[in-house]
Amino acid sequence: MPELPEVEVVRAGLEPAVVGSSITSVSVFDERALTRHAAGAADFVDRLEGRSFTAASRRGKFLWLPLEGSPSALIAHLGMSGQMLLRAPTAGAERHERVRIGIEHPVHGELAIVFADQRTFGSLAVDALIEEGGSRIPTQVVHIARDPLDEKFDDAAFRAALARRGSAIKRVILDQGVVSGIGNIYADESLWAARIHPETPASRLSTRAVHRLLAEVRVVLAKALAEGGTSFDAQYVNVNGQAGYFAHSLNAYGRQGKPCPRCGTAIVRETFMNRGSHFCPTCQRRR
DNA sequence: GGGGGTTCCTGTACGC
DNA sequence: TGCGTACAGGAACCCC
Repeated sequence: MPELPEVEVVRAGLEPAVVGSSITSVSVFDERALTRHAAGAADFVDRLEGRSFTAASRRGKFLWLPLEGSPSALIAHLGMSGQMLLRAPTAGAERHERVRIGIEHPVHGELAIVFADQRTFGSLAVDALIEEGGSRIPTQVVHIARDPLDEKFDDAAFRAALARRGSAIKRVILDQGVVSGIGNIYADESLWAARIHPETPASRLSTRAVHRLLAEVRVVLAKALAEGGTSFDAQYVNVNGQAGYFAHSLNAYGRQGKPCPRCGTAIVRETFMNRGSHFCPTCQRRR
């Protein structure tokens, strides 16, 4: 499932191929891939063809490619199973291919950006860019907080936000308006590393515990990024279709019944927010 | 506006 | 073998 490290791997993979390239063709095979583009497929195609990409940007799990000569960008959210693949222009259709964007790069020549998505929770759109703190971000990304690896991330504001929330800490760190980039896997891993029970009310965490959590979130995200992201199956791959290695480094997520790497107690899986929550009942005591 | 539950979707892994 | 069902979860959306 694409969380911050996976989306960043995709962004970094797209960057050298798309920046400076012009869009020669756009094909939409499944309009469900455009749920974020209310004006429909024809409008989507019209706003892209003939334009050029100027950058590859990201905030949290959103990535976007600003367009030259227009205050707008192609934005993408991968949802649970979305993939952005770079392919030769003659490459055959990918499984679950939803949208194909043909580009021509001055150095790399012709390429195809293929958006493939099994579960169709991801989508693309062309969205207006607006000013925010010296940078331009898509309107659909305005409500997304900065991620903990962003140098402008405000630790004090994060602490204050937690102090205002009575919800379970896991729910709060999954809220992209509070801190972005964290999904179910890295939430479980970070809480395990910080020895915090996922259902601890956020406002009950001590300042020291919040600092510990934030530090562990950063360690987990940075390590996953260095290892190319987490892959369990074919759901997450980089732009070349290759899997990441972080799944081998997981301590809690998906390890129910197996010993906690720290104390040996069996990891527990509970249903929380309609998804799995994995933790060590000894190291992560409920208060 | 915080809080928490529901909904969208499809491939895979099960149990019977 | 074949069918039905549970499961995976990001985030918008809804009502309280």
